[in-house]
Amino acid sequence: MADAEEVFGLLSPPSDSDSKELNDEGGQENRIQTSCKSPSAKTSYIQQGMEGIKVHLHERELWTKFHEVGTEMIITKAGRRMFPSYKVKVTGLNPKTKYILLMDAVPADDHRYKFADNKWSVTGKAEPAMPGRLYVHPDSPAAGAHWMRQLVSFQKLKLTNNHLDPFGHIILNSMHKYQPRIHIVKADENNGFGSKNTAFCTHVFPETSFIAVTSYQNHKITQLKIENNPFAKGFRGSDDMELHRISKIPSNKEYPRVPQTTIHQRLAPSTTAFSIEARGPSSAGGLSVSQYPCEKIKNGPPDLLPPSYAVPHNHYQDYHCTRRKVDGECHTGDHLYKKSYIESITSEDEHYYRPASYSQSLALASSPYRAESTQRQACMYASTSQAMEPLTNLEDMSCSTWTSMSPYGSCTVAAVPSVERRPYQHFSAHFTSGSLVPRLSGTSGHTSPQLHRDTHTVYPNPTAHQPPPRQCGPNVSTSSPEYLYAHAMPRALSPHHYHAVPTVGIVPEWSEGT
DNA sequence: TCTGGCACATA
DNA sequence: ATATGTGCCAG
Repeated sequence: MADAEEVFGLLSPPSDSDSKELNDEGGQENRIQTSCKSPSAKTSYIQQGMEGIKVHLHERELWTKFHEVGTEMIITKAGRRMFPSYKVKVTGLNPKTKYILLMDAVPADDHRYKFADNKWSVTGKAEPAMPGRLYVHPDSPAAGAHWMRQLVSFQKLKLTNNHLDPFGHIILNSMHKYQPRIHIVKADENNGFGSKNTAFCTHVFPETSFIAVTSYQNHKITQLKIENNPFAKGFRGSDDMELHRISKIPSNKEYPRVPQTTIHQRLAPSTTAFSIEARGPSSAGGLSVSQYPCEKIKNGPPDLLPPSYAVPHNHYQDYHCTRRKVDGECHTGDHLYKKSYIESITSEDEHYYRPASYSQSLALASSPYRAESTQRQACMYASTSQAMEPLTNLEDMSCSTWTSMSPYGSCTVAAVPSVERRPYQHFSAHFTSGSLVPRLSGTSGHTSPQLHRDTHTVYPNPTAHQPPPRQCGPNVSTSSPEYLYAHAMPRALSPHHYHAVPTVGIVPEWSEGT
């Protein structure tokens, strides 16, 4: 356990000021460096060649337009894509080294929002974070040359509000704010998924933060979506010209759609949606535009991650990458799967979930990244434990292992076997801090002052890292609440078969908390 | 709030 | 042509 601390060099929690530098206490191996790349982004690197990596957000201007109004992303049971699409240009990779690119979305704070009077405001505490999932870019693993050749698009990533989602989509809570992040994990021989020293870096573009909604709240957002998303072209025509036309139209019935958007366009002057009233320093952090929620990071959802997370704050641009050092042994697996979280929710699908055999999980873990063709489509999900700290500590980030990357203490990894190819079939393994991964948990807890919250406190081990599925960190104690469980889903034919269920072990606290 | 079906759009 | 991504709207 200790590792966590050691490992991480945690960064100091971001304060408003931004932390640009985190400290590395961990020192040794991990040092995190942050650099700024794009104006808004932050990146954290670990070492080993990861420091020269730069990531540029594609269509940043468009993201900014949405951000200024307060970006909203629809979440549906079946899964909805994000718009604007998350696409990045990556440079600085070693052309021959293989990397896995992943994305996740961590809670930007631990608040629940409401949209009233044409603006967003905090209305309460966030729901307990669910285990977060990681979306592995389908080309992963691939050589640096491949990733740098063209834009890397995460447009197929989908967001869902179905906590039991069997497709591997990123699960979010409606009316909660999230910060997407991209992680670049070195996947060469020396950094297999299960490796202890996996190097990775995380990049966060504050302008991509958004509030998950079941239906658009701010008409300005609706309008921006319609105006810019080709698939919504059928709803265009809301400009003034259109209004005129419409007004001339005899019966509205025939042209039902025009209305809303049109009408509302001008409503809110809104300041950014995100400029919410910040609440406590710690808590909400400024949502104001200028600052990012980052500050808050502290509380983030438990899950999140790792240190890296800490995102947003103001504008940091870089993140750190860390490498983990896990050492030990891994223990692995357990099959346990539990559904704690899920269970509570519903249990129908229980049958679908089966404990994954350990081996499987491991396999996934390890293999996927290995480049085998088969696993290329692997998707990893990370579940967070719930800690609440959303982005909070960078410190924690220290995850060296890739798992640790996941923000959450626990991670779930799902890989789609190439064979099956079905996009949705995959194996999954989840790690909670407990067993498999040492979670960054440590992260949460100890380090950051802010964290406060409950969540992290819980974890006994602060250590943060988690070993990859296979390895288990010694640190991880099983006892901690955060264990992960691996689940495998049986059902063969249906797409669902393989679901990964994220489970979070931890729930207890939160439950209360929120 | 959230859901499912719709008409329209892209690929 | 099929498959799928969109916002709208009634329920």
